[in-house]
Amino acid sequence: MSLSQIEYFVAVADQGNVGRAARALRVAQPAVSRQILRLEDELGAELFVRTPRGMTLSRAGVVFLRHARDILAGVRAAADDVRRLDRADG
Amino acid sequence: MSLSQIEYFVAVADQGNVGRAARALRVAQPAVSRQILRLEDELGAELFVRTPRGMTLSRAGVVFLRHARDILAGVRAAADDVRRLDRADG
DNA sequence: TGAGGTTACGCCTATCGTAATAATG
DNA sequence: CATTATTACGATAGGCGTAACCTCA
Repeated sequence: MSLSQIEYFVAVADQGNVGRAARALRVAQPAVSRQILRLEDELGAELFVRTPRGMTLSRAGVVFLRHARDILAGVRAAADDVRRLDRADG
Repeated sequence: MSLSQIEYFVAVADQGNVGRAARALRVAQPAVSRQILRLEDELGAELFVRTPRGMTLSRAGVVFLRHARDILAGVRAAADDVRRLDRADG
């Protein structure tokens, strides 16, 4: 699992389909598709239900999404805190 | 920033030096050294104070360590929850 | 046939390991 | 000189983009 995969996953969950997620991420469609597949493979669970109109979260996906947002928020907080501290006292 | 970098960082913090961390991670010493340097570069802050005996956390490092453990715990929880749910209901 | 997701394939960057190079007590 | 971290360098793996392909209404 990688932070990129988590970011891609959140984008697809938010956008509802891979194409829009890819545009939002400024990346090509297959990059997002592949990373989602890899993530599902590693987790051994389908995070999305594929429909002809796009992808909607599965129950596992709903659970994962909560964690995903926490993890990304944690990463941002970590970087922010370190940078703030470093700016404050060198 | 990558999850590997965060894992390497925690290992060095725990072990007190790069060599032991590398052994614990089953990876060569330079791999760990490089990723720590990259992480510090990206954050714009030194996370460790280098001593001839190893590396000890800087103040920024102490702050980052708390976040790092949270992030890794979040990743584990995300995977565990998804796998448990998937096992429970397919 | 149009909208979407996936697979193939070639390229390019990132990471690794081994080996060599500091630096310090 | 022993211990530890870092840099050099060649090899490999992972990720990307373009293009082709599949599926479904």
